[in-house]
Amino acid sequence: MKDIARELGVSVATVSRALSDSPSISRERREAIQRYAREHNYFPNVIAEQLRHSRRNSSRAIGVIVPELVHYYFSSILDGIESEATARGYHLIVAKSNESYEREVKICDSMLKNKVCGIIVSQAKDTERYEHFLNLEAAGVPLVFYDRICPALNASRVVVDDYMGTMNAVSYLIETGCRRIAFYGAPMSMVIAKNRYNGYRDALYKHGLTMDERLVRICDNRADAERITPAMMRLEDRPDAFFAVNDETAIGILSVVKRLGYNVPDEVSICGFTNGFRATVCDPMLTTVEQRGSQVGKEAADILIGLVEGTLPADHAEKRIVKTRLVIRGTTRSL
Amino acid sequence: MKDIARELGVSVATVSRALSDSPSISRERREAIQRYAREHNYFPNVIAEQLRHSRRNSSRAIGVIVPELVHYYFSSILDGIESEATARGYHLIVAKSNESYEREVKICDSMLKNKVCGIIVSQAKDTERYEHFLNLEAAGVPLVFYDRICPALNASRVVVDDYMGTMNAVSYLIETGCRRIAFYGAPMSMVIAKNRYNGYRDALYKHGLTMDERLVRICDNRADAERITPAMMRLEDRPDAFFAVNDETAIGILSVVKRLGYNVPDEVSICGFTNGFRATVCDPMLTTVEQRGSQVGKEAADILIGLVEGTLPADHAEKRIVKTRLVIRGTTRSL
DNA sequence: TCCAATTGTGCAAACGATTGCATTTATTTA
DNA sequence: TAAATAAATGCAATCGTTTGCACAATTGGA
Repeated sequence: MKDIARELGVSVATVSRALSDSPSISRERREAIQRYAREHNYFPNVIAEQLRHSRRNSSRAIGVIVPELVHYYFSSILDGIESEATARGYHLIVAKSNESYEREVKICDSMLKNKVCGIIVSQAKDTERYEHFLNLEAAGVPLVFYDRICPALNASRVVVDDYMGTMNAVSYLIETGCRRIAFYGAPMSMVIAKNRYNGYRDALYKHGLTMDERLVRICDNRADAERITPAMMRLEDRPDAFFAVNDETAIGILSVVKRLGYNVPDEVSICGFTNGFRATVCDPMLTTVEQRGSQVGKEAADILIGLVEGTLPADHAEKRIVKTRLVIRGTTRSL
Repeated sequence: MKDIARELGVSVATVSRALSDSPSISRERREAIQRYAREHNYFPNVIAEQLRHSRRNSSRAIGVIVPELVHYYFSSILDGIESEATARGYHLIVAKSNESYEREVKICDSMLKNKVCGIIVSQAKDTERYEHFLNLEAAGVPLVFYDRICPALNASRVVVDDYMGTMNAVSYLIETGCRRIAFYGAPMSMVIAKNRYNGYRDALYKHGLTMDERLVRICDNRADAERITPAMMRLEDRPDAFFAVNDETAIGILSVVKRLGYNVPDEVSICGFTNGFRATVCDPMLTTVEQRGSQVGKEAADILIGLVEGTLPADHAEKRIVKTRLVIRGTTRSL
């Protein structure tokens, strides 16, 4: 800008105003300055701009905290956030917490220092203190939670409709003739785990089935599924269907059940939750509840940007629920 | 800082020096200032710091451009970059190009404006002009390519050992008794495609087998694999093994071959390339070349940070090759 | 012809840090 | 005791922008 000012014999202030299309600069000057700037491909220094505006405006950087990166659901969410943010002129600072509370705190500090305009976060599994989030709110940095929300904070959030997703899926299993449906869930300390369990319970109830506690287990990964499933299949009245909290677990069940010589889906039905890469790779392909991570990401970004730009009141906690969809494939019988 | 200075009755300059442990400030003052700062949890404004240092220092933000986010290999690489960057005090600005040249150019502009200290990038498929990269270099922003490198630019890069990876895998197929090995590759315009093809060709040659052009096809996704494989299996001398350029394609082959009633691996062996989620989900599990995305990411970040910090000479193009590893599972016979 | 209104510019102070140089004060040396 | 040296601090410019206010030049009206 200094150079332009010197070359064109005007002041820096004039250049600044001309470049921002201020009406107080005469048309000829304005155009001359803009042309010169363009020809010498001048572009403003964002750092300086930000410094100048630090009181009023926020940056256009959105902080995103994910527990893991190599993970279908989180990738999808990140993808959704990226799309929405880019479309609306924001960019992303991404960090992974590795499911560690300490890392999470450090990341929050770092993002605060780096002046993000807001943060989209899914808590680490071992996070049980929330000062770092409160600090951010106190510093005026809006927060939006996804997937694993912070129960102690009345913050904005977007979650998937775990309850209805599970309810519908289990209902479908029942409608296709299954009567003894096992449930493999995540630890009940997680809100999503509880919601899915409730969906399972209520689906049974709605169809007049009674719940057998022996068929309900805490199990949310493949290794555990492969460990506990053989015993379950040895029960005198073995399950004729499994609902698993995620696709990975469902795949574990599938591999055991097939190995034991049962036909899927004729003798045993299996339903997962996620609809990630895995679902179309196994044989038969997996019936599963689609979690629409990308949509979750988009909604989260939409809320955050609303908060930043003032479309949404800053003190308001916007809560959105993304609908799931049952994707029927080969591991369940047809109606 | 102003507040601290006022409260302690010193100048802002003194505060600045005290906080940066300058020896020219008396111990008592220094400690008093540091204590006061800590107690009132002061932390420096990075924006201002950057503005001040804009000539000398660069920011600590690394720009990362990925073609897609929901993709095992790219996720792994991003994960590797994140780990290395975080460990060394940098953070990531992530953007996806969606395989679009225009988006790639926009992202480069945006990252330049946002003063990243360097960029790690895999080109979009349809990128054939390189001014945007040259601009960055001209602006002094170091560039490191991964996976899909820019052939026209002598830039730093880290790639996987496609040639040896394929060579070893195909050799293994031969050693386990396969003689008619089909090759499904990516378009030869991509360097990695060519390298893998060469590995295939040379493995055959080394073992005294002649190449049958009918067994070599351009096919790098599941849909195409499912379309062209049936015809290939109908050949009078059908292949007894397939090498696919990625796991996804291999899965497509597997599903067709199984459907046609062949036993895998006894009648037909299949080998993929990636070792992503899919490889352990299909039945039988996939033998595949492990691509070590996370390691690729780490090396890329290491190079970039070296370039930024001057450990590596700025004009030098560092080229690293990450070794692959053959992961033997159920889709190939044993030795 | 003079004053008011309008229009176009420039000055200079911010934004929050850093740093070369000058200045003050204390200490040592001759 | 005066001069030289060392130690601690402050002044002020700087990084690249923006913007309130003052000022000059032009125009219009009475």
